[in-house]
Amino acid sequence: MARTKDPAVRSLLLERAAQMLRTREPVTLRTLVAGTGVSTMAVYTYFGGLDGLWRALRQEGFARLAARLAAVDTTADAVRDLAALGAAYLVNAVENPDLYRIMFDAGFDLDDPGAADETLHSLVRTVERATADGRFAAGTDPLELATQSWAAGHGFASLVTAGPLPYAALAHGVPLLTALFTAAGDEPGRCRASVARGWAELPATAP
Amino acid sequence: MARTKDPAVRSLLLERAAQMLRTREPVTLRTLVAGTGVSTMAVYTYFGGLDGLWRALRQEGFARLAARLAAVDTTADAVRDLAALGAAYLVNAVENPDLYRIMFDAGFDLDDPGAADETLHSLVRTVERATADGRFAAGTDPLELATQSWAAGHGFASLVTAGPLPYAALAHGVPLLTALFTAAGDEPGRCRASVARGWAELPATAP
DNA sequence: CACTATACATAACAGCGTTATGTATAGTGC
DNA sequence: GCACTATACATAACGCTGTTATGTATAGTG
Repeated sequence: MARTKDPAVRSLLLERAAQMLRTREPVTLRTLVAGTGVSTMAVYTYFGGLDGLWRALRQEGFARLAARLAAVDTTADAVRDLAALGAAYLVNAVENPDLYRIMFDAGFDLDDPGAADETLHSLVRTVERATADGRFAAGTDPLELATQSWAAGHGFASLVTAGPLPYAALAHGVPLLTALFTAAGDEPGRCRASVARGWAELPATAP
Repeated sequence: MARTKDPAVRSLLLERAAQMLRTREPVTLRTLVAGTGVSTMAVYTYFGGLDGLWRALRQEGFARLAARLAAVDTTADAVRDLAALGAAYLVNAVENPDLYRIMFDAGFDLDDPGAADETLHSLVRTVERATADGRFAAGTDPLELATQSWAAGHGFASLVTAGPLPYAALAHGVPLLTALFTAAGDEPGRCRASVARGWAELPATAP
């Protein structure tokens, strides 16, 4: 019936907003569209307003996180994989600190809440695999252990990206996960080795 | 030489701002001073602008947290006390969710960063006490264990107040702390009992 | 007691997100 | 293939924001 939207404009705006967050420029309607050739109205046709842009940006943050987690190898050692997922989670947060920050802002309203659930589910599935492999005790509650890992990971990610903890504090995640997985039934020595191997994904110094 | 500031005005503005955060009214200069009899300029004389008000509010948040932690009993059971500190941390976050949120905003700039350090130090001291009492292994790094506890507590607090986790998920903090303290050397059965006793400070349902 | 530095009200300003209005254009029914 | 219309989008105005310039009443000081 009429003109159709140009998807290129949408991703251009998203890309530019993410870029401005990264360089810590204040993101306003006018600064966002400056130099793009489009007017402020484009933000309304594509996102329904600035709030919609933030929501889309949060979605983008979860998409990048999901991509990171999906890129983690699935090996025969599920406990290693679990630690690798934790490390990947932290890498994503440290590499996109501003995106990560806004992901959990504003009462956590998303267009697709499933994007956030997916984070937890990838952990749950790996816990189930570790249990099936006999690494964790048979009665292990996968959701509980996944939630604990997520909370710990998010705590580290949040405190490091916000400032109160230095990047080096992330190293304390290794013994924490080891304690958690050992309590779930894994044999201590083997657990330590698996976690250390999974954690190797995390660079030793901040990027 | 001249007129002096009225401290009552300062705390009135702080109190009202905290109240408005709680009731989710938008906090703007004009809405803040509306009905107080003072003008917007008061915010500038007392806080140097709205940014200064937020900083003061963050400081207030840490003060309330410190008061909560200080109110935790010191008993003969240092591991119980450690869990009680964790529970008190979560109670503070859940009772002042908006204050808690802004505490870790804006790059964590505070007038007195010591206020935040005090949180960690109360944990460190209690870990040291538990080690001295023989509950934790002699080589235990108090800062490491305190940091891990803080990260886990902050992770739960943040995910619950932001929305992705329900209040009931806080119960998963018990086995997490137990795993952490057991890995530090505490005897499992005794540890579980101590943590459970300390955790009793936390109401079973959201306030 | 006169002086002056300060608290604070009033009012103006630039910039914000949003909305009303106008127009060019891409897709559709004939 | 053409008239029609719904849509994308520019332009401009609106009410609000935080901030600042200006003026004044007043509390503390020599």
